[in-house]
Amino acid sequence: MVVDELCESELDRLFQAFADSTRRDIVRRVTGGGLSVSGLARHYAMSFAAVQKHVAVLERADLVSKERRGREQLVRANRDGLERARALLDDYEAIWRQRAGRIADILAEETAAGQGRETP
Amino acid sequence: MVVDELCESELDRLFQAFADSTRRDIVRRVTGGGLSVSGLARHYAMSFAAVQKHVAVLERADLVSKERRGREQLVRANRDGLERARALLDDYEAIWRQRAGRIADILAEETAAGQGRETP
DNA sequence: CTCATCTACAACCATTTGGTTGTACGTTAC
DNA sequence: GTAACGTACAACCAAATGGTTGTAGATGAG
Repeated sequence: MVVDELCESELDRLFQAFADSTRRDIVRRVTGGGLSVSGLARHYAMSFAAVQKHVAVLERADLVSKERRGREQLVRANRDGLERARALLDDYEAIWRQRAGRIADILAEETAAGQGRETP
Repeated sequence: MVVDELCESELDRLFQAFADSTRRDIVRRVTGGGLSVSGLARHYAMSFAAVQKHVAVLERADLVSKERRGREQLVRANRDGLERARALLDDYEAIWRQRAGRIADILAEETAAGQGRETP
């Protein structure tokens, strides 16, 4: 179970990183290709420094990584981080499904035992 | 595509709700069964009011819903909200997979065309 | 060399967040 | 009816967020 391998603060950073539309957009933009920070900044109605901070948040969450390319810094989606996020959500979903399934079973047993009580 | 059906602020609230370990734990606890707010509060080293606020955040994110049961209020996981969160992440992942796949294809073409340039 | 560009980072500000305590109100138990 | 319980909500506080401007250091272009 992937969830167990990640400390809570890591999860905090991961979800926190996704909790901002600008950041989600940045992730989309740099998926499958590197973009310089200033190149990214041109797309948003905010200062370069603000975009820089958003990238830093994504970096701390391990969703993105930077690579020096001459005088500019290329940002690109960190595939591992993305996979991690997905796997993690899958785990959560599995837990929910399992528990919800158990409840569904109990309810099913109840209705099976009390045939006819469905419409009291 | 589910993503398009959700306004940005909805996504913000959703991810924001997940970005706290206490909240994630609450969601786990109320999955498949209702718990009163004070019942929940007993599990955490914080005040009742604090837990109440966390529940409110989860409620605004539509991950949880409350139902009056006598003098207490039962909190339980909102299955729809959870499904929504998952579907949404699936969409994101599909976008990433597609883009990454496209890049992979391009790289594959390049290596196919330039056989031997792999180690310049 | 010089200038424009890209980046890094500090300082500052308003708002939000995560927590507290205190008060008030409805419901249940006795 | 009264006491205890569960909830709601306001007021407050420290710290984090999301933004700004300004300054300074590398690097590339002419």
